[in-house]
Amino acid sequence: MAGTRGSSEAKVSERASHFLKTLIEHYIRDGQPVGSRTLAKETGLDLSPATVRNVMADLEDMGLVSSPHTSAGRVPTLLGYRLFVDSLLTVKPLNEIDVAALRAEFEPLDDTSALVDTASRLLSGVTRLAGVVMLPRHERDVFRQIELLPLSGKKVLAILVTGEGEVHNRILYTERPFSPSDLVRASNYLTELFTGQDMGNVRKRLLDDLHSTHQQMDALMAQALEIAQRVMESAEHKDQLLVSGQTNLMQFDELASMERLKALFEAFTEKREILYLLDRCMQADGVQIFFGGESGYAVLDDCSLVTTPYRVEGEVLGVLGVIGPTRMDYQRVIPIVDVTARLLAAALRQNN
Amino acid sequence: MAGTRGSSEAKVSERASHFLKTLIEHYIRDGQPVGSRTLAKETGLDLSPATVRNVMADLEDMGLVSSPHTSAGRVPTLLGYRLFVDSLLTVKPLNEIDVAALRAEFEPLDDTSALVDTASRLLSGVTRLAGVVMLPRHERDVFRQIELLPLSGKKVLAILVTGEGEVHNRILYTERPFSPSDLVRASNYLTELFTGQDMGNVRKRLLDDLHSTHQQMDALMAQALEIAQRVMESAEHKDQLLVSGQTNLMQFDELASMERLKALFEAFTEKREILYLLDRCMQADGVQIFFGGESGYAVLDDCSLVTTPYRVEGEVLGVLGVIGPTRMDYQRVIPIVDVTARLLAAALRQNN
DNA sequence: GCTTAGCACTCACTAGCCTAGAGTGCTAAC
DNA sequence: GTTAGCACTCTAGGCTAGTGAGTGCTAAGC
Repeated sequence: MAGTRGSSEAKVSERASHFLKTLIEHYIRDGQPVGSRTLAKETGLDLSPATVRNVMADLEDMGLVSSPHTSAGRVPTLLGYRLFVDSLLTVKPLNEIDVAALRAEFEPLDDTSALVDTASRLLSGVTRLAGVVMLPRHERDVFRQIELLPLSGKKVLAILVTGEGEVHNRILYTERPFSPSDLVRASNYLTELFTGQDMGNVRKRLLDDLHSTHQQMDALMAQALEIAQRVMESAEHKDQLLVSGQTNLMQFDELASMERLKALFEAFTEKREILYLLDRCMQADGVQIFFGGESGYAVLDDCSLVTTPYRVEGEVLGVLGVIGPTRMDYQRVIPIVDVTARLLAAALRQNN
Repeated sequence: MAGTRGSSEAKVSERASHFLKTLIEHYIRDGQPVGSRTLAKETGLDLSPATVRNVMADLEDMGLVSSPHTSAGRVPTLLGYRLFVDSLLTVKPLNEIDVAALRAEFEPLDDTSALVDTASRLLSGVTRLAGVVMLPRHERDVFRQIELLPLSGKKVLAILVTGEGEVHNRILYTERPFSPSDLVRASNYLTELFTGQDMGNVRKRLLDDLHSTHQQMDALMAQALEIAQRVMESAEHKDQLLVSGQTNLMQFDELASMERLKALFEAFTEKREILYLLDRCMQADGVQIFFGGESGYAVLDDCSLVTTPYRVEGEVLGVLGVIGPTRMDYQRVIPIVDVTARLLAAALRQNN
């Protein structure tokens, strides 16, 4: 468990990492810099504060801890946290009772949006942090039906149904008005063409067909393809991220400044940056931990993301996790994120 | 302009209200308690601070101002604000250029959700407060189509299209599985039955039919009615409120405490309480001002709502406005809310 | 009778000073 | 390698005094 794998510095001795682990655990609990006396008691090694001080000085040299000022204790640095979560952390799985309780929340639901909503709510509710869930990708969803309805003028309402009852709709502005019967024909044509295929396929064929067979085709059908293409576009880029429990973050004093909170909440509304970060976790295996300070986005300084992808039949559908202060209880949070992802995946699988 | 209509106290002399007006205007600008010296200069009446002090003492007796402590200036009370906004405030309409700029934002749009979104965004963007828009009611929307699709097991996906391309969908759990052709028949039956009617009517007829003709009807159609009924239910109570620019509220120091902000933001996510307050503005005429302190909801202490209904052809569709600190620039905010409501209404009218 | 100068008074805010306490690094002895 | 001892540093909190803004009251002036 206690690895000797240093992050970027020289090797950290067995004893030193044990000290670091204890220090960080204590700091996570207390939020106060940890002094030598305290740490000496906590390690269980029966050493004097002076000895501990020597080790701490070493850790400081390696950039793993630092002290806010001369006469305060030590606080972990980002590098220290990194080492901690990568090789020092002992995660005990959630006990069966809690898992069952979580599972029970998912059980009665079976439409995707309710499931995702529940996942996010549970994440934020149980961890008392902000929960984020990236919506499942629809590549694997099966195409069910497309319906085109005439609105006033040249507007057409396109409704696309996929998977287990996902409905996407969009109003399109066409070059000329279509008669209702034209649109019925076009709907039928498209539905027939694509029914039962998965959306990844549909998307691909749509692109192919648009380029190759444009000429030899009924003008109406060509336009139908174009319309379908446009619906797909919007179906893909819809609200792809669900955030909940943002307000939980207001309680942490490391995030207590207004500018910081404002920026953070704007990032939650904007979603783009956070989505980008989550995207990078897509291909990872298991729970990943991102430190905001490492991410390049200043908004996330002092914040961490604990994320994990969720997958059905081996294929990654999305990512979920929590956002909280870097000083969070990883030991507790990690298994919760992990289990939630599994439960969401299971519920989605059952659903399709 | 300067009325003598007291709110609940004795008459306020012409001069006293002028003082009150000046005081509140100054306080709104500065945020600092206003002292006699300052106010003496500001009124333009060439009176000494001592005189002003006498008047201020009167105002204090009437409960219109108060001082935070002995040696601070005066601050308006809620009662003072009330009198101010009800009869002292001079609102100059927005100049044509600004109105045109706002109108230009609405012009290119024509689906309801984009319009509402823009309204909210403009409100918060221009006022630098939080913008709220209650979604337009659908009573007047015309029924277009209902579509029922079989999903796996006993689930049925119901899609309801109304008005200019509003799509509501819901997954329903039925007692028995339906064949696709059953559902097509049911869809056609319902669509035929209701097409072209407005939703208020549809809702009413649905209720009538459910009770009266249940017996004499094809079992399938009876069930179709029931399904339709359930779709209507959910179509009505969807997300009825759009809030934007919440983060703007973080800048005001009267709201700077974390518990307060947390409660406020939770109210924005919860939406229920705010919707209830907005509901009460539905029937009002023109711009209304609510003080949070008067509302009974502690979350809104120190906050004000400036709201106005928006209507198409005389019928109220919804309410919009802003939420900000009680100490806000009403003179500026009121015309913005007013104009936004008109513009949204105009855009919606054009749209239907 | 309204207005005003004068005056004593109140109170928040700030700066300066001090102390207590926590924790450190270093050195020398074990 | 470990530890006791010690001088040192720095923060947090409490105390004091001074400053400035603003008040209410009184008595004189127009």
